[in-house]
Amino acid sequence: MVFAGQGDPRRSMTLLWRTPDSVATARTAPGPRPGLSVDVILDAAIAIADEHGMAGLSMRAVGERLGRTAMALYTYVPNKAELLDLMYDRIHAELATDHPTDGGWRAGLTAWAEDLWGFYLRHPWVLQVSQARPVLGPHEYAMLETVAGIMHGTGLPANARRRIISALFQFIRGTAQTVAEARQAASATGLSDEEWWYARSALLTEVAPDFAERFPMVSSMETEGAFQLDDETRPYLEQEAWETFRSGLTVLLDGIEAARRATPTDQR
Amino acid sequence: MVFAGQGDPRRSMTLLWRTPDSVATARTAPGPRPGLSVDVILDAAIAIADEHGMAGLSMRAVGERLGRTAMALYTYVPNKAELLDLMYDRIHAELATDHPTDGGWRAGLTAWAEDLWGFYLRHPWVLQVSQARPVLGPHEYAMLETVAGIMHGTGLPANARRRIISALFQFIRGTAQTVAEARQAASATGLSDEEWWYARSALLTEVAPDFAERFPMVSSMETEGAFQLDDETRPYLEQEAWETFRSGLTVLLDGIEAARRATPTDQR
DNA sequence: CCACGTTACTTTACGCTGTAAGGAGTTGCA
DNA sequence: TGCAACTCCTTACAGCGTAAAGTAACGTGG
Repeated sequence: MVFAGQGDPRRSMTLLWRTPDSVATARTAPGPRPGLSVDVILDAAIAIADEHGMAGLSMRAVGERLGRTAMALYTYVPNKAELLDLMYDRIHAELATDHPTDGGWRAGLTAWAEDLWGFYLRHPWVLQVSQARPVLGPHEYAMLETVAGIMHGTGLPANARRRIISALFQFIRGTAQTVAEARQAASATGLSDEEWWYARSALLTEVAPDFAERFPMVSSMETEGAFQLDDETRPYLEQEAWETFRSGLTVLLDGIEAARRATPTDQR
Repeated sequence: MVFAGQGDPRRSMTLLWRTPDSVATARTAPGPRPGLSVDVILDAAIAIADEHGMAGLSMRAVGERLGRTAMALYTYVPNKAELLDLMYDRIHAELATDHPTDGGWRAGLTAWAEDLWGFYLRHPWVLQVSQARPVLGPHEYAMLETVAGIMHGTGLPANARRRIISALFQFIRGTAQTVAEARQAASATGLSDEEWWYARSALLTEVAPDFAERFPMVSSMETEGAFQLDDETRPYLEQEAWETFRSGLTVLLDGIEAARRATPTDQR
């Protein structure tokens, strides 16, 4: 887990909210012309993170991709934590901000959640940026604006809306993270979920022959077919997480419905 | 995020499921008497992780706490990933396994969720162990057994129970992680949530004076008091996450209730 | 009783990380 | 034409997990 907001607050906020104008202003300063720019560095860093994950993102790697040394980056970006903040906010520009509202809040939230889920799976490194001390960049706020707009349609009071938005986030991030880690584990170990599980479960019966008696509820779930998945062609954990996402979302939406019913209309 | 299940599967499963007997057997092997044991190493490692977090947990640190070098540990534990697996399972022994069932599934799930929430806050490093490729140790299964038993009382079909259990996990882990990270950020930066937010929001209005027009929904939530918390004596993010936990849990439980109503009684 | 094989533990070493410090070379302006 | 400002480089440091090799302690077979 990586931290945010370590550097000079003013500098980092200026970088986050900078407009293209402030970049394009003709330079009259002395010294050699800058060969790089914050944007170029961000593109390179994001490309590396997408390809090799957070673990592959090092200052040396970013520099190398741009034909520079690691230290050259420090002219443009105060440090790695700041670079991550900027990457984090910029990548959120990818999210849709115009979910159709005519289908009602339920359809809106579903579309938003699915968009976010896909986004996290395309850029799993985003899940590793800490949520404490949020980045507070324009694109992160744009995403919050989107979901706040949809939630407005529920008619729930403002603080209930805030809490539900947070709960949705936590849930979506968690399930997406499981998929991301499963993929990473598969490619890192060279073992698919199935191969891994096959080897482990064989060892489990060997090392805990009394499993069924020790854990009757878990065993009964197993015999009742709780671990048989709808789509056997997809990697096990991935499919499991997807089903968790789908039905967990349904459960949450049903819960919101219940909260709406419990709220007097004049408060909505 | 740290990975699990890298080493020799047989050795790691044997270590996980080992019984006190197999440890206490009198040794007749040649060579110097072992000065350490897996259990002693686990105690030391867990103590370090509790005190200094995952970042403070290094093989050198564990060795030093036991008056040895880092390399001495490798006689007992194959590598750091395995050590983490063992720590992960052992710490789960702390969780209660006997939640009262007479209050019904709703009371049972609430008690279980609160227990788990407190557990994660006492041992936040647990949240950094990847959920892909689970550890499959006895205490992790004991926890699963507990919640599976409570969920059994809902009468929902087995695969719905599995999915809901997963969803609960993701949600609880996510909210707990936010609190853990907020605490870590506060102690790492020396800035409380409030100080941090005060400085940032001042900069935000400075750098984005048109905030209210650009993000009307977010702003309206703000003016409606969505960010005013119930308990102002606790650190802001911590309190916010706690409220998210409480009301998110309620929403989820209401959603389970709805799923129960939607399931024909003969399928329950 | 003593050498031998096994075991516990240490020392050294390697490649990796972020970034501080200092230096070289390029540029615009007084 | 110098000078200050600026970009970028080299070098260096402490810390990480762990491979490899060496040392010392120990139980046992000859």
